[in-house]
Amino acid sequence: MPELPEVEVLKRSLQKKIRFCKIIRIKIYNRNLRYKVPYSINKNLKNNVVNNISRISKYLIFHINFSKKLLIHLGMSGTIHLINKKNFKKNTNTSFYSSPNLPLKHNHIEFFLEKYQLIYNDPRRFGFFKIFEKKSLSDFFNNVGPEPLNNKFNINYISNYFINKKKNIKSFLLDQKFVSGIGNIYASEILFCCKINPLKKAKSLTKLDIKKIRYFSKSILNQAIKKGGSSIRDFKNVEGRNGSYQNEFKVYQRENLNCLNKDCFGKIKKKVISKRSTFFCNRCQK
DNA sequence: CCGTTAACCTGAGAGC
DNA sequence: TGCTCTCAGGTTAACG
Repeated sequence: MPELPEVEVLKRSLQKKIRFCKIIRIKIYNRNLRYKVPYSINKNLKNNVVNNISRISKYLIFHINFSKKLLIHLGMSGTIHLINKKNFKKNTNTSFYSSPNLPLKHNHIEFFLEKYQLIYNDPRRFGFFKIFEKKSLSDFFNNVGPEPLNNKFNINYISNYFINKKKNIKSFLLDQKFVSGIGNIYASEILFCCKINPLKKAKSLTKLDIKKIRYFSKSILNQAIKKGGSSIRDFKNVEGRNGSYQNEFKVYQRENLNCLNKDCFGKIKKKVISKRSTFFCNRCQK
């Protein structure tokens, strides 16, 4: 489900609703996520206040107290639901992802907060919950590349990284060690705006190509955040509304449709690159 | 170090 | 209906 913009929208919603809420207890229904959820999570976190919620790339971080941080990754299908205890029966305005027929069997973790119940639902179980001490969390992020919104993702960084790299540019946009936060949807959208063919080898990109990659990575993610993310299934924000960036897609899921660039009369192609569907116009993306 | 592939999971939808 | 196949917003261990 979530790339950087969707996680950012979720973070902002959570901040509005549950910042400074006390965790009363945590119940684990199924600990078999990508990594086993530690049994100690309830003991570690209960009776503590969620002081803040932040985001780095596709990761959510619950700042519990000075040293303890809860790191959450939603994987491919993870969603967080918030149920207002007072409005339990009509919870439409309090659920971020308010699928009416949310299958209960995929509710794996439940946080009982003062005003809310926070539920983690994840059919495919590729997400994870991990507790870190402050220091070890920064070690964790030392192995994650900069996000496009960060100034570390600049022309020098990208050019140096691409020296002698034979892999195609699409694979690099999905490589979280190179740049973090971009996923399969935004990778295609970014390369379309750059007019760069996704199969182009990283080392053969020009200085201008690299400038465009830096610029559009940042601007497209920011636009998507402004639009509340992309809702291709039932992603909802805190007010129960869909994101709308899916209406702005220029190539993603537009196979065989006309290229939207004026003066280009190409058709959008779909090709599997590194096991992921990639959408592009081979007429204007060179 | 580099690049590729398989693997981790479930569910929806297409085609027969 | 029901079976099989493919695909889905992600990551990483293992291998040559």
